[in-house]
Amino acid sequence: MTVFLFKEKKMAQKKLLLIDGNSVAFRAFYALYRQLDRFTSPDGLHTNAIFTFKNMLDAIMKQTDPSNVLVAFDAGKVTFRTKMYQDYKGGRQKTPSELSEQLPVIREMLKDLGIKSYELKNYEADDIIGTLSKMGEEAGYTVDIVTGDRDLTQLASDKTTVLITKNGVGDTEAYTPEHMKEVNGVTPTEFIDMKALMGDNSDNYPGVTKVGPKTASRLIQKYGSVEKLYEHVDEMKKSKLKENLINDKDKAILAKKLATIDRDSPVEVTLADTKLEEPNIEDLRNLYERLGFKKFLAELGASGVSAGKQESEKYEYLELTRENIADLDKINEKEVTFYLAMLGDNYHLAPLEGFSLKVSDKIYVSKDVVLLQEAPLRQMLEDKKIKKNVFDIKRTYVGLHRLDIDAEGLDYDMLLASYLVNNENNSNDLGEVAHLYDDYSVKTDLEVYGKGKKQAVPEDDEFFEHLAAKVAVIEKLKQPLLEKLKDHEQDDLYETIEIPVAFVLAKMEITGIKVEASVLNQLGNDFAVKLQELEHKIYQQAGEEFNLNSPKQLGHILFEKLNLPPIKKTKTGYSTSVEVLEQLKMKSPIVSEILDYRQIAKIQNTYVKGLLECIQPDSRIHTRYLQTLTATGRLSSVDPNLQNIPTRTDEGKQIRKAFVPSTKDGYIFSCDYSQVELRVLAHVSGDEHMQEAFKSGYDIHAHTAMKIFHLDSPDEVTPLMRRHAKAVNFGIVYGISDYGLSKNLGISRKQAKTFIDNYFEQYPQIKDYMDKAIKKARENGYAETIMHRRRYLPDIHSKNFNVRSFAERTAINSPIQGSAADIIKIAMINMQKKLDELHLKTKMVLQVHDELIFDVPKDELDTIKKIVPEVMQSAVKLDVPLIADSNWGHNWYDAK
DNA sequence: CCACTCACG
DNA sequence: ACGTACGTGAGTGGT
Repeated sequence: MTVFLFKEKKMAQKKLLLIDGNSVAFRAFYALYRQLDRFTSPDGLHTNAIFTFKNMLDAIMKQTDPSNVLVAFDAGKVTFRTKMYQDYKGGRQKTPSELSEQLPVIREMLKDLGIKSYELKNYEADDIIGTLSKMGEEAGYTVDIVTGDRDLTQLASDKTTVLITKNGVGDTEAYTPEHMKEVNGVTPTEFIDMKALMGDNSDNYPGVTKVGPKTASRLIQKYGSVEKLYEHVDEMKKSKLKENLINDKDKAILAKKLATIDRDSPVEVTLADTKLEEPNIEDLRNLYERLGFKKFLAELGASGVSAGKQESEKYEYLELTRENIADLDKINEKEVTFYLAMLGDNYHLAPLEGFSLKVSDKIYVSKDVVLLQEAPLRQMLEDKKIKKNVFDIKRTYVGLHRLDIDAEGLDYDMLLASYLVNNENNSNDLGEVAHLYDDYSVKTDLEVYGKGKKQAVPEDDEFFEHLAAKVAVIEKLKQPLLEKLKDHEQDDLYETIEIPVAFVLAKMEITGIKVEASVLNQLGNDFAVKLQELEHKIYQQAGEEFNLNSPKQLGHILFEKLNLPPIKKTKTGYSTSVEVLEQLKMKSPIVSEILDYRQIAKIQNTYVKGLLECIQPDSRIHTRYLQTLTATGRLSSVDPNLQNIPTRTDEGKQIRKAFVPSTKDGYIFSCDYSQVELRVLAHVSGDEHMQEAFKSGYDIHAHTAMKIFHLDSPDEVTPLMRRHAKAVNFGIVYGISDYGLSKNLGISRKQAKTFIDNYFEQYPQIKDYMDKAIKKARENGYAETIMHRRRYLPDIHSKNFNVRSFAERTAINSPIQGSAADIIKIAMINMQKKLDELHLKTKMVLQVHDELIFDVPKDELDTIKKIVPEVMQSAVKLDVPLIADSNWGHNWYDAK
């Protein structure tokens, strides 16, 4: 669909987009390398690169909105560079045939899309791009270049931006001359000289021995160019570097030639040739059909531009109204599919707009949700013997509850199933989820309802079609999804954890937690006074008034007006984060006051004001737990987020005083797991030392301190040692690095490294676990929790060190964080069951990752004190004990 | 709509 | 040499 936006939009004046076709195709190929076998056309052609190329192209076109486009390709192996240096790009692996077979098809697709592609004998794509960008600049175009190859950044100028592709399909890093300076310390043209000194491993030509980016950048910054450097090389004082520079002069001179992009290559293309043309819809349709690209075919159909018919599947339906509802017979089927439509994400408040129902092969739709309360429908919804397939059990349950319907037999949840099968895409939209499984017969809500202010229910026909498609697709994809769950050994996770927990969460959300507005208002008044005082003092010291909430303006005051040293920079300017301000505290009293202001302003805006707006007429706040969002299996909480209520500072903690029990003299009771993640680690790693520590009930951080500092008795552990050991333990869970640890503790990297080395020496099986976790993720393509929750990690194969390292740390962390999430979910299910069994009035009201919070009537406190820790501790059986600590009080603040 | 900052586990 | 801790949501300013 994006493709057609080009012509609908008024075209930008004179914007030239140049794409390095081989480079982008290469990235596209490897982005879906894992899916190579899944992406084949009916006639056996691999299509992963073509498919991703189109997606990347759409993203780039949307981002750059060009009037002219050219995609440049390499013409072959022999170029003027190989004549100059025969090993140029030597030793490179041959392009895999699975990719090369796709290149002609990409060019065919470009042609059909109305985009010019071009190659030139003896020249590389780089040179075509260099030449065209020069032509473009001279003709007054702004130029965007897209490539994965950093060589091209030498073309950046005030008119040309070089976009380097990153991991995500549409993600790029924009190289302007300024950005170039930040990254390499040199200008784009100087970058050629830098490369002359460094050489290029991937293109297989050497530079000067022992000179890498750091040295090269320093030298070029000092001398300006290779030539100037050699003019002054004799003046350098004696060093190995000087020797190398002199010895390798020839190499440097040659490397400069190889690195320089030819901006005057004999291209036969004119700028007029690059003008974006109308796509050829029929050819595109044929191509997509040949390749089996349902997604893009659907876009052609949906665009309305199409002259062809391309019927997307339609589902027949009957409209139910108050007039014909009586004709509906009693529903006796064992299984039906149901969808409740509302306009908006927040199902506690969003207007209910309609529903659809599939009974056997008939689909019913309606805009009149009140009909659900009528006999045959209500009966069906409240009959637990009639199993309902839905998309999002929790939403459906809460929505029906608002209609005073107690839904029973909600049995299959397409959203939950799809989330467990693969949570890489965490969309909560039925249409988007269906598209993941190649079903394009249902649109997304965004397409049908629009977004923002213009969001609305469309005309009846379109709305009903949408509703009908939804139930049809829920049913259609049920078996495939259930089979996938079985294949993944996730049926247990799905049936015994996620489905039951959906109901537990629904009930918690419906209950909500009581919040005293008067407490928040009082706090708000106090904070307002403090803020005003601080504001006044800060303006006085700054000598002017400014917007304290603007990092930009604050940066100007601190680092330009008051000349404090700018410790850290961000993409857009000076960093003014806590980390930076803490270091500046000593230099000027204004800094401490800014920190105080920030802290209080945050509490005031986010918590006092934010929470007040969320209190409903029943004096309660009803958050929503997102059950299908996180990559690890944790919940998240929105509207409002009740999982990040302040606890670390005293001012912040005051907020908790507003969270109160709903009964007179009742209690807020809180019970949290002690060190779950470390206990999970002790369990999955099988490390005897750590297991022993937990079994003996030692203070784990003190124990770690003894180990890493080689102490004999706990008495020798100082508070500082314990603090350090605690940070090491956290670091282990996150997939530690010496840099991260040193930053966290404010110690040297070397010292951090010693801690880590000692740790691994003392807990060898932990080290072993980490290595194995990475290895397993590489082999399987995913990491897994104790309950078989998966997280796919395609980046684990990345050639990019950073990207790969991140995936490796994730492979270590996800099973730990995810297993802890599994455990508390089990505890929640058991807890709700226990509360029901004992007919208690106590309600479970909040979950904060390792903590459960209850609203307890006075006379149930003793029971709760006993059963909650019992249930939590026995949720699963690990090789180490699970411990949960309880606290209670007459508000959340006092439950500490 | 993104970047920054900061609240939580 | 690489440039880093893991997982979230919300308010604000500025384009």
